[in-house]
Amino acid sequence: ASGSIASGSINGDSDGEGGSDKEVVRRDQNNARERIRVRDINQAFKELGKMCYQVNGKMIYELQHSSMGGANGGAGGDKAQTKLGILHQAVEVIQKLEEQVRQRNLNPKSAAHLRRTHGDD
Amino acid sequence: MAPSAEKKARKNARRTNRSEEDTLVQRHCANKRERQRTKELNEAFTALRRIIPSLPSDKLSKIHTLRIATDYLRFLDQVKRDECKFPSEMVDGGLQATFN
DNA sequence: GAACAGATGGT
DNA sequence: ACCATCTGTTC
Repeated sequence: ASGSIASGSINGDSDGEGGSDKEVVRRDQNNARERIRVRDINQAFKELGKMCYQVNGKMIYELQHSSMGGANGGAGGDKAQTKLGILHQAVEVIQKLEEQVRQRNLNPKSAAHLRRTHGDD
Repeated sequence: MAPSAEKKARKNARRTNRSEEDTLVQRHCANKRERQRTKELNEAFTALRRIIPSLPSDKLSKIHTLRIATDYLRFLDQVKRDECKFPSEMVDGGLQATFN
């Protein structure tokens, strides 16, 4: 007992346009997916930007001067981060952190906060 | 002779054409810029892909690149913190290896 | 103009 | 599923 309900005009394209319902539905689905995909990417950007900001702040605190490397030279570094900016910042911060860590385990007994007072180099 | 009528007609026609073609040029121009912008963004993505740990065979998508970069950043931050606590020798030559 | 998001077509 | 492009919107 399952006859298709009176579908006189909802299935066949009554419109003379190029949008024959099925295609419209498919496009809507595609658009929905794309929006979700973009949302995920934006979320990932937001997280990465947060981390960069965090780590970058620590590095400044440890270095005792707010020169900011070269990314941005503003003490009040509160700007909405652009996607491009986040990517550049990420590269910069990761490279700096790697270098820091390497030099720390390279020396047998190096403290984190020892500046070069005496010259053994 | 009354050239004013002819001139007006031509002017109007050209002005209309201008406006139409002008906005067209503006769009082409805007598209070109957007395209350039996208290119720069992709270059930045490529730069990030190069420094994050992954097998060269893997062609990371944008979203993967972002997630992995974030995780790797967390990892490095954690390692730094741990090392501060243990002045002992943690001979980790392979940073990225440990992350994987 | 730069940064962004939506729609859309292309692998 | 991922991406590039065109386009209008916002700042």
